[in-house]
Formats: sequence, C-alpha cells, structure tokens
Amino acid sequence: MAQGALPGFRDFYPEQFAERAYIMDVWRRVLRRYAFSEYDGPPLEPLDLYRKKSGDELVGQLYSFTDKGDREVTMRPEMTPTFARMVAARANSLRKPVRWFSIPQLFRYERQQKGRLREHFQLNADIVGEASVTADAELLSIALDIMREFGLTSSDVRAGVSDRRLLQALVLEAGASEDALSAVYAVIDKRGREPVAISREKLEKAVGSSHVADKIDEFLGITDIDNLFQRYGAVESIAQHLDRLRAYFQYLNALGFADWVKLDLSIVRGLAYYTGIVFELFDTAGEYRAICGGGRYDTLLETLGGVDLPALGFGMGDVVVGELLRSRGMIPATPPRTDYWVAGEEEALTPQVMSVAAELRRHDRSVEYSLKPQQLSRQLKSAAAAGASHAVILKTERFAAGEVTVRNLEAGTEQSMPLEDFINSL
RNA sequence: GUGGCUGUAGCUCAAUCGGUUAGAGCACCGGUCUGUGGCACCGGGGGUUGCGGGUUCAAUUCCCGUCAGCCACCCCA
Repeated sequence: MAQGALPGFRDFYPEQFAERAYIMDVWRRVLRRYAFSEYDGPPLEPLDLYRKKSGDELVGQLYSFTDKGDREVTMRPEMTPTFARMVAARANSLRKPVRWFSIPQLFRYERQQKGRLREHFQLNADIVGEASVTADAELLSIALDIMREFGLTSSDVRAGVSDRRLLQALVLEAGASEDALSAVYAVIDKRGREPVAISREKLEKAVGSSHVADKIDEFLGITDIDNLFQRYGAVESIAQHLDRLRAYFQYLNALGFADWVKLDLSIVRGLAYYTGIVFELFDTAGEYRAICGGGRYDTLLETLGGVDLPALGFGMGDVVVGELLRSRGMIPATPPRTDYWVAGEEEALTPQVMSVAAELRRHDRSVEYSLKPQQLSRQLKSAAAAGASHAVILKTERFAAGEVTVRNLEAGTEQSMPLEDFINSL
C-alpha cells in the first residue's frame, strides 16, 4: 500500500476539495457582506513570535524546526500574532476600524483526534480600533451569519457568551482573591467536561472556601441577563459590565440573532489574552467541539506590536464545520463541471474536434473530448460519465457541409445546425 | 506525551477449528457495439492480508513489537 499523507494531514481529492471550496466560498461571501478585506501572511514564522505570547510551555506543541540558516522557525499555529504585527506596522495609516479577514492554513504538532488535526484552515476575522460594544455585536453577527449561510438555524447552533470583566467582578464579589482568579477560570473553563463533584472540589481548592465556592456556583448557573441584573445590579463593580452586556444582547437582537445567543458565564476561552466579551459557537446536539471561538483582546496589540489599539476577533476552523455539515448532508453536491463533450465520428476528424473545442473554450465553456481514438459510442459513454450536459457530434459528411449535431445528454434530444449558428448562440 | 479499540483490493466486506492458489459487490479499463451515452451480459487489471519478528508441518487467523486510523485524556489553533 502506498504511503499516505503524514499523520494529521489531509489529501484533498476533488470531492474533498469541493467541500473545502464550498466552506471557504461561504466564508468569503459573508465576510464581504460585512465589508471585510482579505489578507494573508507567511505560513512559516520565527518561533519567537509565539514564545512572546505563550511562553516556552506551548512551544512543545508547535510545528517548529531549525532552518538551513540556523533560524528557529515554526509553521504558524495561529494567525493573531501575524495579524497583530501587520496591523501594528501600519497602525497610523490604516483607516479605523480595521476590518480584515484571512483563511490561513494553521499547524500544530499534536496527536490528532476528532475535529482536530495537525493542520487546518481557519477563518480569522478581526476588528481593530474600536472599543465600543457595537463592534462586539458586529463580530458575533458575522460568525452567526456564516452559520445561517450554511443553512443552519438557531436550533442547530448556539452562541454562548460571557465577559471576562464581568466574570472577574463576580468572582471577586463572591469573595475570591485576585491571586485565585486564573485558577478559578481554569476550573470554570472545564465545567461541563468533568464530573460535578470534581469540578466543585477543584473550585473550593482554588478559592479556599466552600462559602465562596457556593456563591460562584450560584451565579454560574444563571443564564439570563435579567436574573443576573436582579441579583447583582446594585453592586457598582458588577453593574457597569452588566449594562454593557445588556447593550450587546440588544444589538444582536437588532442584527437579527436574538434566538442564537445565550449567556453562559462558564465560557472563559483558554487563551489568556482575552480581556472582554468572549463567545463560542456550539452545535446544540453537543456532538462536536466548539465550532468557533473569539472575543475581545484589547491589550494584545500593545504586547505584540507596541501599539495601543483595542481589538477583537474570532477563529473558525474548517474541520469541525466540515464534520457538522457533512453529517447533516448540508454540503451541496458538486454540479457537473463539463459543459460540452466534442465527439467525432471517425479519427480523421480529430483536428476538427479540437478546433470546435478550442472555439467553445474561447466562449468560456468547459470542454472535454476523447484524447485517444474511440468509437462514437465510447465517446458518448465517456461524455455521460464525465457529467457533460451536452455533446457536440461531428459527423464526417455533415461537418463537411459545415454542420454539427448538438445533443442534450440529459434530455436525450439533439439538433443539427450550422457550426456558425451554434457558436453564435452561445 | 498517556490509555483503549481497530487494520484483508480504490471503497464496503468474506475466507469453517489455524489448512494448502485470499474471494465477492461497487468503482476503474475493455468487449458485445463501422458507430448516438446511462441498461444488460462477458472479460481484464488491481493484494507482500499495514509492516517486522515469533509459535507451528501450515498464520488473514495465535503471540510480541512497530506504524497508521478511530476514541478519550492532556491541551486548545
């Protein structure tokens, strides 16, 4: 058996490529509706670009090596640092807000599993230079619009929404110390993926008090912004974040996505650089990992590029989206890609077959013909197998008189006409 | 990186208790068809049974290792 692709990498045969192209077409179509511009960067980057943000710990999961110039390089594991660098370099001259998207192929050296390979294509959409919550609503609207464009509804996919600032205020209000925050976030992030008792135990350990853990458990269970407001609206440190989140929901309602969004304070996002509203998209059946995740990262451009600009963005991978759509039969079949199959009654007509094919191609038609001498019946069999919608048949005597026969392969009907008339009718 | 399950033709699968030349359908190529496709019938190519080793008179079958795939963990693009 022939050696396959490397583990975690995919060969895209035409059928799979068609699926990938469909997904990317939808992404581009929707992003253009939101007036985003497409960009790209290098697939290979200096290792330091990622060290700076995540530390040496994550370096072990990068697809990195030393190049022939003795540089430590890595296949890009994410797009945000590249994006931040590019924006920072031209920060002063770019019209704000910057609305850019990209569809990079990303790499990570990890053992593959469902919905996760060593390589994937990920839509990245980011907005830079706008701190107000309208931008957050606009951003989530894009991700949801993509779901809708795929044919999914709010009963298929939901967005869970939270806010790091709100969560922090609530956790502090519950009585946890600042030092405990990151440990608490880690526990909250895992909630739902491990047994309740273990989660609870870890939470108590993180905050050092069962009373505080009780209070955290209490607000995590609230999934309605109004309930949260009733309970904590009087607390000044919390109320300001609730007001913002309320506006966020109001804007999403105005954008037409009220049914798709729900408050979920357990959404933290693993990445440390998020600073505000964060969200994740899930399939409601719970079969797949998160379809999409993103949020606000107002300090990252400062950290990476030395430019103080608020920013927010999301990523959506092709693997989970493809699995979801495929399982529901929602990827459109590839339409027949051949318009005309030109067939000659005998081998001597080969140059004429080529001339007709060339003329059709000059008219932007997709054209194929038999590259080896074949009986007419065989040629038509090939035409049918190729999914050609029409055959153009050159018969020796008729073609000498300037006529071709155009056969509709789907209907089984055919018509003879002067070649000129046929070409002019295109 | 850790653990569990699984590997036979391009795909889906078969092969008695370990038994001698590993089969079938689909797909592909061709023939019937000096001429207008899909159907039908017939034929053809395609396998180191993932790979390596062991046990045995004999291994697709049993054992070990390895590689790959799937699933979970870790982690989250």
